[in-house]
Amino acid sequence: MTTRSKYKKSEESRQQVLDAAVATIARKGFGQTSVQDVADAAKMSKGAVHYHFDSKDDLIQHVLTQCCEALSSRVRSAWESPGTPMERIRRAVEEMWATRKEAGVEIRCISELIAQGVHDEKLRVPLAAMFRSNREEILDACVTGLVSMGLRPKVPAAIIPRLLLGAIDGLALHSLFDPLGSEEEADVLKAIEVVAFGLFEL
Amino acid sequence: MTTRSKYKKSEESRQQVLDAAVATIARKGFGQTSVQDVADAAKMSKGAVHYHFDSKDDLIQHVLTQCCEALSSRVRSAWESPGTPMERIRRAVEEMWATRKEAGVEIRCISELIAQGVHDEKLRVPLAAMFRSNREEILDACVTGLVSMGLRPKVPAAIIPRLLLGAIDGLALHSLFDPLGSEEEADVLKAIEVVAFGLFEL
Amino acid sequence: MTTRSKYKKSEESRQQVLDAAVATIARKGFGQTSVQDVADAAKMSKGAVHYHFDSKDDLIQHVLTQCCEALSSRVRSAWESPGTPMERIRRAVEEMWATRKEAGVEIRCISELIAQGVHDEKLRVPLAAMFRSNREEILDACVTGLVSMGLRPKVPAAIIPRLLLGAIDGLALHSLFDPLGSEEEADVLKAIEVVAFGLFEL
Amino acid sequence: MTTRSKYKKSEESRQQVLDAAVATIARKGFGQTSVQDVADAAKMSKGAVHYHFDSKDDLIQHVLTQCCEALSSRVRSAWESPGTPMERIRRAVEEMWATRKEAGVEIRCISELIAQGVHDEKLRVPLAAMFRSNREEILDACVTGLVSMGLRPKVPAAIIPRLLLGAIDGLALHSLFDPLGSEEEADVLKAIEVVAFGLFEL
DNA sequence: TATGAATGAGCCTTCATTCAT
DNA sequence: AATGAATGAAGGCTCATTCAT
Repeated sequence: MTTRSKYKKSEESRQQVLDAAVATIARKGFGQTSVQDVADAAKMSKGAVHYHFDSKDDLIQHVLTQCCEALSSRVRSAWESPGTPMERIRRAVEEMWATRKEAGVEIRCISELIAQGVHDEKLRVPLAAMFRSNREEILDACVTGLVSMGLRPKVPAAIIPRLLLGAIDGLALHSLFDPLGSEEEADVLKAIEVVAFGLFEL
Repeated sequence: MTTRSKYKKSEESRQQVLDAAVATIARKGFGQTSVQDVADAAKMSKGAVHYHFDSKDDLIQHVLTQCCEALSSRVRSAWESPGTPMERIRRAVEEMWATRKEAGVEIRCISELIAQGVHDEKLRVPLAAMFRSNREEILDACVTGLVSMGLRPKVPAAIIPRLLLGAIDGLALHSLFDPLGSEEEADVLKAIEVVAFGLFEL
Repeated sequence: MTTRSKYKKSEESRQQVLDAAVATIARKGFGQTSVQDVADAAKMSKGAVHYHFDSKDDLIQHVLTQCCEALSSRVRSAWESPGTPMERIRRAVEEMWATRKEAGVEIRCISELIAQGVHDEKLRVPLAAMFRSNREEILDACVTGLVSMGLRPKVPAAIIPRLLLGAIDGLALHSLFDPLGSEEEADVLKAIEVVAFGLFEL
Repeated sequence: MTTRSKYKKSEESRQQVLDAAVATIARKGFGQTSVQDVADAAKMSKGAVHYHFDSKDDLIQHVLTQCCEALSSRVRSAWESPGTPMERIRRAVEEMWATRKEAGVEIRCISELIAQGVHDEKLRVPLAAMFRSNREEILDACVTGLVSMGLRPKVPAAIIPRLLLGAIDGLALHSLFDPLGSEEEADVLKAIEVVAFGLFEL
């Protein structure tokens, strides 16, 4: 118990650093975030950051993992709620879109790391894994769900998740530069659904 | 004459630096590109780079402008070729997709700078302009083209270009992490067209 | 009893730290040895090292003292064995050479600290004491021994121990960079003796 | 000429850094010498040091080379002066001893690097080379010189240079901790010669 | 007695920028 | 118009040391 509480304290600090890193990267961008910035945000010394993480790289890796996990779990809970395949897809799409529109620290942080991931294999691997897992969840729902309900896709099934997720991320990306009005946001969501169901023969 | 040739020479050098910067950023990534790297690629001294551009920021801004212009003009020429609105949209979509799949230095460079643009207003401006101009060209074609041909969009017309361009960029982004097979690429292109025409009542 | 055992325990721990420091410095070199390294080798926490020693400097000083003592006592026991002065000198020389060739942790540790001692008075003191005591033991044997036996030194008696010990240490130092073959080692030992007796008129 | 003068300037600065490094290491010791210290001693910025040398390691390597060269050339000029083998050996020994007793920056700097060299292969190699070359010069003089004059060594010829150089370095090392009086210094030099010639049958 | 957490100074290095030439 | 030299700020990291427990 004594031991536990000690470790607990450390674990808390570590998490504090992690959260500070996520927030700072989201706010200033990856390239503009130094260990000092993270330490400041965590109200700790630079040394403390290195006490909890072997290196900046190590910290970033953990940041990425945490963010991916936060996002994945949001989508997963949408999938796991009961309902027809169609309902579940709609919910998942809504959830993803909401995640992007809310623009919480995790998604903004991941955006930064995606840009890094292009040149850094360490980051590319978990990102690719997250992308793939997201796609596969949709694919499962489409193939074992919609298709078995008699809906025939107009394009190879494997393409559908790419299209859906790509569209969502692309729209979110563009909206960073040309923000959508609040009406448009609703329109976009509806449009995504039109697109999604337009991919199947009725 | 002397003056002329000197200016000419300088202009050439300046362009040389610009091209070197584009190539280097595309190859190594923005965060990994130093002024020295650019100078090396341009076969000049670091001092020369600062002679032609006030600062690294200044250089980057010109780099971005050049890349945006190069891309925009590619799309524009697709629009400007003669044909029915439908043909022109198809051509423009194909051209954009081709641009992304070819992954020339300009598009790769822009990808790098988009991440920077999120946090740097100076860069956000030309990017936003490029996005908007691309969208407006599609919008024109849709509104003055397809719609006047009797095709009715299922979603507000203004959303359509966002969807199309977003999907293309999103797909390209994802494919950086999970490359598409060559067959899939063709499928994707077809799928985008299915999506595009699925947005209209037939 | 409790107190006793505790103190006992503490004394043991302290010694454990000391031994760990000696071993680590011998293995990695002084400059590459951190308090953490010592703590690891002693299977203790970094804090524990600072509990037993005021500072790293303090620890190092004790390390040096321990090593000097270990070496001095080895030489002393060679002196103290019975025999003619000549036998005793030969034994002492053999013992010193053996010490260097065995390259135990103490001698290696001392080698590391000698370099430090040049710039750190705290360390210079015990080193100088060790050197002097070694020399004086030889001097005693020479003056009260050999000389009283009728052997006349060709050089001032005070120089002889310096020469002998200097040669031994210098040979050992050089052999760190250009190791001696096993035959050569024996040759060297014999040569030292030739030198030693060459210093006296027969 | 213009170009030359430019390069000349840089070359001077580089040498200034090198000399500053030698002096600083000699004064404070290797472990206590930071790049900042060197920069200060050279009256330059830390950045300038890195402009002239790739890294601290690189600088140290050049420092070592410079010091070895300075020392070697002193000994070499002693060898190369005309005279009988015996005279040349005596002169070389005197020169080496003088070098150590003067304790110029080069020899003190090398002493520091020797201690480092034990654990750092990069340094060990040139040091070993210097040791070996010094020994071989003596060996040549002994074998092709003294021996051919009819003097027979009492010990294997290969051992003689080790003994001589070892004795000199060992004596110098010990005298760092227990300085010799000025009379003793002369005695020591004479004693070394006694030793040297005591190794041969007369 | 001993530990784990945290600090802060100092280190090596990189890099945009300036400037004399 | 262009270069090479030099600067100085900032960055990541190491490490001896302190302290509450």
